[in-house]
Amino acid sequence: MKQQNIFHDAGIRETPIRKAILSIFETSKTPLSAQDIESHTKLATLHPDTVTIYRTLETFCDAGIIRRIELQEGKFRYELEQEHHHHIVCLSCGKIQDIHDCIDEQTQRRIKKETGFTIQRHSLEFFGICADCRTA
Amino acid sequence: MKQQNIFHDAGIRETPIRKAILSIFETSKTPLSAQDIESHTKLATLHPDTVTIYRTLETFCDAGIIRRIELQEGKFRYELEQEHHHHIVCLSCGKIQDIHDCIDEQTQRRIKKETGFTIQRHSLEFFGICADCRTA
DNA sequence: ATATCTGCAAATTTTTTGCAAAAAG
DNA sequence: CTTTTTGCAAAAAATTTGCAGATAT
Repeated sequence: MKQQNIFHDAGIRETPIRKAILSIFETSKTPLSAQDIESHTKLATLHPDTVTIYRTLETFCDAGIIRRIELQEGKFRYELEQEHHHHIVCLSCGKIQDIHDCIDEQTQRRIKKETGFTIQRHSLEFFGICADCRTA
Repeated sequence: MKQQNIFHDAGIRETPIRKAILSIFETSKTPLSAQDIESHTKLATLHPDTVTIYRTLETFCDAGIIRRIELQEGKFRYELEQEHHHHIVCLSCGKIQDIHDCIDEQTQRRIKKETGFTIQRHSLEFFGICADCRTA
């Protein structure tokens, strides 16, 4: 199946709001909250309702277009579903950077064996102080 | 300094509500949400206000008595600050179990080096299906 | 045309803030 | 008796639900 359109492929309709939100994710360097999306300039002319943002995020998650993460902020953030990775967050300025290290397969096998759980996914997030904030 | 009283040691006052909440944590096998605390039987006779629960949790966190975690539920959970560990959550029944595996020191050093961040803490949570739910 | 999507209104859930009365040390 | 803690009232922030009108295909 040739991928011509991410919306058609996911079996959902292509609308101006969805195209704008997808484009926001495609150009964002960090995971975004529902608020980040709503206040993004690319949505300025469409000014979708808050509810529509939440519903779009849920639809995109269900379609496997984006992924939902938590960074100890008491809210969710979302980012494009892409190669597996994690994050490191600066506790001083809030900067979020991707991490490509992960727990090894061997450890996951041990966890499965010891707990009896099958593992579907995991989260791994680091919190610290970035170089800029340390020198500032 | 001999530890006679966790409250005195933390420089906070010992009150019936705080003693009850501490005792709830001490006997709980899983991390608890603010709601879990509020509806716990041990608080039935004291029936503290919701605000007091939240303020107590914050005070306990600041005092290093408990730790705040997120398990992709859109709310916080809290557990006694004890030996470093992580969790595995059953996506079917919600069961939360402790994990004592962790990312290795070598990986953390690499992350520090590659990102320039100093690392203060990290979260590592697994999500899957427990044995009971698989056989049921 | 018909199924899907969006907006509006309203509500729910989680958490926070301000102030005065109550309790701890 | 002074400082800290609690309750009450209120609000903020994040997210969800129902329904009717608008839009995509």
